[in-house]
Amino acid sequence: MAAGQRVRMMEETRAKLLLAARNAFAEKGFAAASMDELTAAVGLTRGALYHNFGDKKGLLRAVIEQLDAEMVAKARAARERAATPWAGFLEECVAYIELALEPEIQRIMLLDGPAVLGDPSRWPGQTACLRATTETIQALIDAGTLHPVDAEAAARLINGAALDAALWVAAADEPRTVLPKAIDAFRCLASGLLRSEA
Amino acid sequence: MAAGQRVRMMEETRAKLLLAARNAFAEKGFAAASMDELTAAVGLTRGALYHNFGDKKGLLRAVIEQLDAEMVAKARAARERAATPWAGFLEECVAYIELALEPEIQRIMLLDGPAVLGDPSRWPGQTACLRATTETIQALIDAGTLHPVDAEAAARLINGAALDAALWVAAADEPRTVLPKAIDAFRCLASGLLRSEA
DNA sequence: AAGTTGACATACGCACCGTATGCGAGCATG
DNA sequence: CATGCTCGCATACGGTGCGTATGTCAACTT
Repeated sequence: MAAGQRVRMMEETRAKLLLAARNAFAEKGFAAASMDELTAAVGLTRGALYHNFGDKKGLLRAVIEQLDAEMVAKARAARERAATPWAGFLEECVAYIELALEPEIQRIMLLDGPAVLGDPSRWPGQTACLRATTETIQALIDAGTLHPVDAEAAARLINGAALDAALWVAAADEPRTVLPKAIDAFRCLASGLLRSEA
Repeated sequence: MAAGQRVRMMEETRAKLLLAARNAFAEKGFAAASMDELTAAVGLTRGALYHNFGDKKGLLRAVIEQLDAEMVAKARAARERAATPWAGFLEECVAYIELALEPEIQRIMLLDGPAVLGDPSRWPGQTACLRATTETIQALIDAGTLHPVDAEAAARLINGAALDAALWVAAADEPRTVLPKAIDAFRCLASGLLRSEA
């Protein structure tokens, strides 16, 4: 076996465990997800899990980092498709709302994550989502587009509103009909940050 | 022993269990709170708990209803102290932000509650807080003060932003310095709902 | 070729939840 | 007033799941 095979195997088992964890956490929730089942589903045991991630919370942390990175990539893409910086900001937020409609993201990132790991602003990467939004807002403030409020505070508010809206939409009886309402209200709310009415 | 003594005793044990649960859930979190410890702290056993509340989640539901009622009372009081309806609305929201600074409310209502019971809009009383905010917003829309957006959607957004802001403030290193920033940014954001700039 | 490291499996103890069962004090009934 | 039922709560039991300690085997070192 060539050199480096060991670490490749290691990466593979990590990937397998992460995949299994994403599925289990998304379907049953963090608390109800059994580590035995989870690991057995990919042909491993709890030994591999504790060796690679320390404990159950460590596994959740790793899953969240993965999801967070994926979310940020999609949101950034949405922003860069827009014409103006302000429109880009709105698109970025709408992207978050729509992303949060996925049950996987809701359950893991919005419900179990905060309960198990505490407030998102204290997470490992403090949530790349939040950082990205903060930077976008700061840029818009520097450009004179927005009122000179604290960028981090505004980002938290915007993020909280967007993700909570998504949670509400997804739990609604007819998500497809309330989604436009939520986005509409969100655009209206966000316009409060604008220096002059757009 | 006079008639009705039985039910009075019953109410008393319910109250004792609720108190113990509030403390335990607030300090250790829902998952880490032991039902044995919790009940023993007030001189009872798990038997009393399962008899009165069904299961651990039932106990949490009861605690949340209690906290929710308290929050709504305080928020309503804050609103009624204000001069104009719009100012009252803002005061109501600020009250929520400040209420959510209490560790008890954060841990139970904002972190564990959603994780265990699911989205707040699906809770027993669908959160009296949300209902109250929705009604306030609807009244302001009818009065022509706000843009005619969906009242429930706006309430969810506002509530989410406010409570998330509080979570952020409380987790910050210096809560007292970031709280004004959060409130400032919130007022700015909320003004987006206004029909004409105030 | 023998020792060491490291990735993972196995085995054990412990805590905890939910339920089934037991018990004693009040209320109804004859 | 005696008896049986109800009901609030305690006790006992089974099952499950986490974390850790220990074992094992392959790969690397020297």
